[in-house]
Amino acid sequence: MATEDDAAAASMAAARARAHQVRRTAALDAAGNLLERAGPGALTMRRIATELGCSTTVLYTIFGGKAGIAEELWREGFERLHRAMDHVPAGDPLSRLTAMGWAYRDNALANSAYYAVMFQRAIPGFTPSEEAYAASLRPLHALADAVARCIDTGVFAPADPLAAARVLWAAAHGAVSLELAGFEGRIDAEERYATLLGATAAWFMADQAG
Amino acid sequence: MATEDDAAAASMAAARARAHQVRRTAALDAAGNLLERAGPGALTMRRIATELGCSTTVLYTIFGGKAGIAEELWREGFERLHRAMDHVPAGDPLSRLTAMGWAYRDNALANSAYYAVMFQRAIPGFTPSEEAYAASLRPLHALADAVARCIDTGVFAPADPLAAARVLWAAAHGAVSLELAGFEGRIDAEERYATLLGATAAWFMADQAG
DNA sequence: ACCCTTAGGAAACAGTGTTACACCATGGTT
DNA sequence: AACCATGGTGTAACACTGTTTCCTAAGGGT
Repeated sequence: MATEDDAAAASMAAARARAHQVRRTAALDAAGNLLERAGPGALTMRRIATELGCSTTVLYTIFGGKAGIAEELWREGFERLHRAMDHVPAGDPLSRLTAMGWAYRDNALANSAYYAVMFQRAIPGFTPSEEAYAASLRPLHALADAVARCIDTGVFAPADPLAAARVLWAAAHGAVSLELAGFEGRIDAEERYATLLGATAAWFMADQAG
Repeated sequence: MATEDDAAAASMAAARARAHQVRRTAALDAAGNLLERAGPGALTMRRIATELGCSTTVLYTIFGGKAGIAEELWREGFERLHRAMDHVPAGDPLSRLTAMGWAYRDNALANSAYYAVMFQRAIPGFTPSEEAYAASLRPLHALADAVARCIDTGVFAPADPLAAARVLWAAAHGAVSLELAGFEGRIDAEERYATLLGATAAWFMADQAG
């Protein structure tokens, strides 16, 4: 009955893995809620464990340590960003691109705690792994696709879409970052953002000298 | 002999204040060196005290706490940035402006630990005071002056120099911030920075549509 | 000579991430 | 059915962190 045994063992392992996954997502949920509610500074192993109703040991068996949780939150942050930018409705390429720019800002303001984890190293001991880094580039590639469409339709001059997307990303990130950091109040933040979006887009336009 | 007493007391107080200032700058020096050498994470009250050769109590009497030290390092960081941008030699307004842009990046890369304190909230409990915030805007105003000269000479179209400077700042900060964060390696960082500088400058040019 | 203010060091307190150890409750084995 | 083995879990400790308290020593003022 080796096959039956194997099957039983497999289903056991599967059930165990499923349970593990359930606990993992529950823990991640608690951590995410805590992050959003109380900020990165309050993201403590003991507090997460308390919210989860168990001891910190569980967190260590699941995530290995705080860095593991941080990495998962980092991924979640970039996933939210990706979703926000990906859900921008299609339309003419240029307005879609600028809409993605605004989606970037909206997402950053709506998930500022996540944004701090992603770009401000808000969790002290943590630096993302290579794999997490690679996953974090998905929003960039979505942006690059939008840029490519602008180039294909002749709105933008021929160029490397990825390089152009990186420039746009840097501009958006700079404006959002300063806005979140509280530099100069936030009164003209929208106008500043619009200017920056317009300036960088104009640079790649086909009818410009650049 | 009231006058003599007063004089003596005054000189005493002055000597004491001078000594206090000496200790203060020495402590700040130690903190700054530690920050540059070992990064913001290693900036510990006990370590600063050890390097200074005294107990942590001294740091508390001088700075009130770690936030006081952080604020002083923040000021120092912005002062270095201001000096770097102010030392750009005069020339035709536009090349001076772009030179200031490059000075911004050079300073950020040369003082990355300070940059982290200034813009990445690398010291957990610290948020700058209103006064420190105001002082941090000096580099921005230097940039605004350079922009104003571009407008006066007709290189740039008429606009609010401060608003334009804020846009340029956001662009520069965004590129530098992503570069320091290690996103995508640093191979094309210079080219990206040049593009961003050119794009934002072009936007404000007099001969453009913007 | 006495006092008194003040500066500074040692140690304790509350908090952090992390780990070692004992426990128990499963499942598989004899 | 009794036994063992293995894995997950909680408690408590360790090494840190920033901060505060207390005590001591030293020095000018009366």
